[in-house]
Amino acid sequence: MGNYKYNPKEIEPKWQQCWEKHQSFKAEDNSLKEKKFILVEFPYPSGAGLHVGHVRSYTALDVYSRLLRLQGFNVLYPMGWDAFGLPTENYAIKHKIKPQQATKDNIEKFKKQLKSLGLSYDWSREINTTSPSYYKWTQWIFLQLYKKGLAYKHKMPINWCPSCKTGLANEEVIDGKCERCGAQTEKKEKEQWMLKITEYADRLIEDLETVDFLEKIKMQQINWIGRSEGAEITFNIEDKEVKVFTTRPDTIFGATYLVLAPEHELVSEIVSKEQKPAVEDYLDLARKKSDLERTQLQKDKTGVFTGAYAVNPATKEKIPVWVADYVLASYGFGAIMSVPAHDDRDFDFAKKYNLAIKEVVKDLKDSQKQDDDLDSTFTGEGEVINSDFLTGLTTSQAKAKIITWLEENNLGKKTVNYKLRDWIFSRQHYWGEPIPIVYCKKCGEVPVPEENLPITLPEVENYEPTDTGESPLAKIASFVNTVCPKCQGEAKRETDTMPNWAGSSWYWLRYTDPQNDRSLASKEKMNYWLPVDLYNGGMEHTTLHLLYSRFWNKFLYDIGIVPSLEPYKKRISHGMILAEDGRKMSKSFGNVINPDDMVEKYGADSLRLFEMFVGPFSETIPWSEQGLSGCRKFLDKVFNYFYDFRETAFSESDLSEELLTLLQKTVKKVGEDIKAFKFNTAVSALMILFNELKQGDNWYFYSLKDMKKIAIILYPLAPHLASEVWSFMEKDNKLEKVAWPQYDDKLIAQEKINLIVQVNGKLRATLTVEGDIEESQAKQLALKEEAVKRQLEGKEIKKVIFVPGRLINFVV
RNA sequence: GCCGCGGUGGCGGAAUUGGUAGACGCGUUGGACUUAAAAUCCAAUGAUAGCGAUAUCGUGGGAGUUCGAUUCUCCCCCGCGGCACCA
Repeated sequence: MGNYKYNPKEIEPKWQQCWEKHQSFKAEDNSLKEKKFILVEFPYPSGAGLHVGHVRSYTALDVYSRLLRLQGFNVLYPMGWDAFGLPTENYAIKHKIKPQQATKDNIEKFKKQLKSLGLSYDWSREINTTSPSYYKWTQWIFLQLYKKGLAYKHKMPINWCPSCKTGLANEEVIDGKCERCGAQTEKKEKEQWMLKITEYADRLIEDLETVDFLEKIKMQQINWIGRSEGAEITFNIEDKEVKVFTTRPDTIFGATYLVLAPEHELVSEIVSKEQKPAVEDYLDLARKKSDLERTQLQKDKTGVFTGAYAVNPATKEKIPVWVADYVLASYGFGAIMSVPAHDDRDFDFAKKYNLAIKEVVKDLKDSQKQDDDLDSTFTGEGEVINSDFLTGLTTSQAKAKIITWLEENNLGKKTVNYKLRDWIFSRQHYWGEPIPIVYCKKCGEVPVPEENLPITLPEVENYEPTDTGESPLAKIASFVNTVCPKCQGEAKRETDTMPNWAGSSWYWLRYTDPQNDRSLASKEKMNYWLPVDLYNGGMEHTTLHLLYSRFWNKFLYDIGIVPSLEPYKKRISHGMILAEDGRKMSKSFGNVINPDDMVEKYGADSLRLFEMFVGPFSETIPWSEQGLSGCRKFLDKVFNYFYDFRETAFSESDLSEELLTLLQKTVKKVGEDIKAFKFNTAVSALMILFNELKQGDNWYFYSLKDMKKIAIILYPLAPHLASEVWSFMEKDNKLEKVAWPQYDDKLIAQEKINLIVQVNGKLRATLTVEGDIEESQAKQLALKEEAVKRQLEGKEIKKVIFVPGRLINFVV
């Protein structure tokens, strides 16, 4: 033992080449086997190379895929590159090379790293979002969206990142900061391409019921879409109408004033002469505030009276109209009816500016509360009071009745609002898919005919982003100037490009048929492979890529391209790997672990095994090099075991029943745990097996048939080592083609058990007995135990609880 | 503030139709081998008391249900993630 026979540097490349040569992991398009499409989010090939976090999720799905193949499934486990985007563009600018070249170099590096880990991808299906043969279809999908009116151009204030020099989608702004670089975003008025994701808002919520996603993923998406049911109500201000949205139309009798957002178009029209200077000052101030300032100062609400009055359609009373920036222009109608008695924000505002507060809902649970107690709000459901024909109803009854009343009197209607905004789809950068639209002086906006796709990115020297918000493509005359597809006259191309999320919004489809040049993928192949059976990716993509791609899939389903309503059947998420110091791995902390170094030092199988063993797959976990070294020690032991077995010429030794049963249990557990993504306990089951097989410096060996079983159950986790030791025992069949072993349930059931003996629920002894022992017999044996006798001395047994196969408990 | 998840040794974690808490790994301590070290192997390792058998305590805190609670119920504390002036 301990002679360093295990040399991963030698055996790992050997088996990797063998797999590549035999195309061992090629997924069959026409197979009688049941298919499984296993997908992990494809990486952005950055200059930094692979992260140990990539290794974690890729290995987990690799382990899973390898198990499924041995269990007789036709598995598609593909890999590709999501390569458009800013980091590459910035890197290329800095190093004065073309993004095309940088991407090629980075992909090469990533691919080499992935191969060194022995991941069982079907490399024949590799895709790259920046290759024209791929983005041709990204552009094609855009044209289909355009045809259906789901892609439209719109001028509006958008989030602008001054550091990245581009507009951003709402999903890309976190706490007022750019998701990528952390810079404070600004508002910029720009004409933008938009995708109507809001059209799919309801279906994106409802169809979550049909898929198996982690609950927190569903909750986050539902939250983000933010559906609320309520009513729109029209208020009259003199001869003008203003619409408000409310989720509490039942409180309309308590609406004591209206508030318009500073951007509301009616503000300038209704403002009175006296109030005009004050209102204008306020609008100026609001304009200067960033979104962040507006939301961070939420405790201190500000506003100003317009001098105008509206009529509450329910009470017919005149109520003042205010302007305040706690009302957002972008939600609902940018105007609200304010019910200070039953809304915290309205309450704060009314208190500050001494506005009327009128209670219209009684809290049935709190009878103590006086009707005239106006120190706090009640925002729950209760009984309606002070509300004419609504009085006495419950909140939900009142909602229904007032909506009917509003509709009958043409004052409003039931309606639904969403927090979700349409997807801002234009970016002012070079390294993205050109948007296939041209502008003709005569014909206006004209989509590029499908047969002219792809519109390829021109390869140029200078592609730096501008500060003006104009795309760098605008400076490239050969690209911009074109002819109108309709009238053949002079025309200019759209120069904005698509966001980096475009290519990933349909990429899984392409894996089913990656070389197709007539359609994004053939019907037949999509019908066979889709939907994706298992999809793993990061939680950070829940309201970005995951939502966008569900939207595109639904659209493609609607126009008859893809066969399934949802793209992914099941979605799981891996936890992050932190540095050993418990902080995030980052260059600035100098605590980044490079997987290449770990493969070099410990071998790929050790790294794989460790990342599976380190903790539950979905949990955040700190790195531990000592833990990795422990896994290497385990594999040394495993290798030596099989090596010694070979040396001893397949001798058989006497094996106890326990060891025979243990093997059965281990086969069962490893298979079940991998299927349940409990990789850590699968590894520990293997460790337990080997601990038991060892007696000092000697080993217990199983029969050749059982030894092979051990190699097979090691294979998903440590495929190189398993293949090597398999070759000691079997020359004809390849390990990656054998069947996963059956286990013997009967043997497991026959096993002797430890029967627990308790007195008053406290453990006093354990008995090793047959699993099917009877109560009377167990009682007899238990009462012979010294410790039990001592506890029972001088006491009366009141009750005996016997749980077959588990315990016997004496109550005294 | 709202929603979701979690809190178990020195550390990562195991165990929940309620039934041996701490599997497995790391670390630590002692021992074997060695001139020595590394590696390897053996043993111990939740806390307290005891030479020991053993006893008591112990899964964030408090209460409850139960013969028996890490697991179920109620209240509270802490941590993480998401949303957040969305009417």
